[in-house]
Amino acid sequence: MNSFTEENYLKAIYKLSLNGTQGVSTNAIADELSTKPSSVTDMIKKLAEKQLVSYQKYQGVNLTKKGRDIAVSIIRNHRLWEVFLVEKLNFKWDEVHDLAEELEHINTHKLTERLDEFLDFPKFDPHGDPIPDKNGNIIQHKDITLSDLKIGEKAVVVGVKEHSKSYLNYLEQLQLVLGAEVQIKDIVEFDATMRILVNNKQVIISNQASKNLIVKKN
Amino acid sequence: MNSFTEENYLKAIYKLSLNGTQGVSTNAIADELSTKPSSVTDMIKKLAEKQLVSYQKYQGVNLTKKGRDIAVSIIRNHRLWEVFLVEKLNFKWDEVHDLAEELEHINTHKLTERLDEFLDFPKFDPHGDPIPDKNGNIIQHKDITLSDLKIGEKAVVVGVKEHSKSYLNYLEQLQLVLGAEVQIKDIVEFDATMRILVNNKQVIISNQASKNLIVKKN
DNA sequence: AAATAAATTTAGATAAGCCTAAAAAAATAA
DNA sequence: TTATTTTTTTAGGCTTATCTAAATTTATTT
Repeated sequence: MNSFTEENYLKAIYKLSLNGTQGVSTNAIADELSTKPSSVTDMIKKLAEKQLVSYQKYQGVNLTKKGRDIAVSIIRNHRLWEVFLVEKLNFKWDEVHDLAEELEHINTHKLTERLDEFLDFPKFDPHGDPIPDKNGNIIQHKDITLSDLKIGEKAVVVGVKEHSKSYLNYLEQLQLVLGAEVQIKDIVEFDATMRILVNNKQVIISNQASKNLIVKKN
Repeated sequence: MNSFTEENYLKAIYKLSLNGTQGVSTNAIADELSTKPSSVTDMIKKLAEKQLVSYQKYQGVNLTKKGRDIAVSIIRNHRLWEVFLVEKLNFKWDEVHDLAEELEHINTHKLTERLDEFLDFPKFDPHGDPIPDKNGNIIQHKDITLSDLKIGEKAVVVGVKEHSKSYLNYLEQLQLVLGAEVQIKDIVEFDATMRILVNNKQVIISNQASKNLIVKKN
């Protein structure tokens, strides 16, 4: 078995490998996990020995199939638990991340599948992130963000790229939740601040905020 | 915060303190947790420093109020999760212990209370063990067991004193589940083996098995 | 290409939780 | 009460995951 720590490293490497093309750097992992690069090097060696990552000194790491499978199954757990917490226990979308972070490590096939069934096989978590299926297949968002839209265009909110409590909480205040319809009214040329319509209400939103909101044009 | 390990020690000490009257012995804890007495001594010192147990060398340990509160809240979690697993995810009563053993350590007040509500405030877990309320009050069973009954007496199964998979599985085969009605037909004087009626079927049950089955006379 | 800066790895420590073996205390038997 | 056995504690080590500081490699400037 793998420790919680090992699993968190695999998850971090998986997440980082979605952005970059090549191997994931030691510093990036350290940053993601709020730890020191030297600690990362130690752990990478351990994971490499277990054949969960491939690694050559100074060249960054990549997950092996085995490592990726574990990472994806943890993400599957995480997102299923988030659905449970929001839909069944009435938590808000900004409250569930840390709890799911703990629940995800109870990585028992049977529990995951029963939970999936109990939740009626959801495809997305409360933040719009896709839930990998039991075979580890995962639909990646095309990631069009609010900031990509032009004046006049309409879209629906389908996800977020940033999961901090403060961001989610802020979005909720603006009624920018999943499913909300938006239309771009105006864009400040200088800093890309947007004036948009959400449920017929005018809202001003910074580029920092709009570029983390995933939308689907319609 | 306390580690999983510390919590497991507190739980073990709590459990053992229900039987004995005085302090809980080092060896008993080691036995309960399948560890070595020397490890127990180390941990007891740590718990004593944190004021979770009171301890004098060679005299055994007792939980402080603070330690007992933690132990009881973990037991509360454990039993609520067991209810969830059986009632919502359709696990069998002999499958849930190990999973609940992991889930119990996600000890967040809000999660526990939401779960309790979601389950409609159950009073007993799937093995008939009482669930402590949110203030840590717990109803202790009077613990009349099947083996206490005399020929002709009738009773209802309300719990078990032994939680092993093999025992629970065996009981299920005999239909000796919670709520089952039993009547004593005959008792072998030599070894207290019983012939009983369960749902109008005759069953032979050893003393080993009957003394771990908690019943309520009627 | 040489010099500098940044990233990464190595070396050596630390804390938690466990172990074995030996010593000390308490309980039991003779 | 003394001897023996059992229980408990201490001493010293080990492993995992972390850290800081120093060394090494790679990348970037000049």
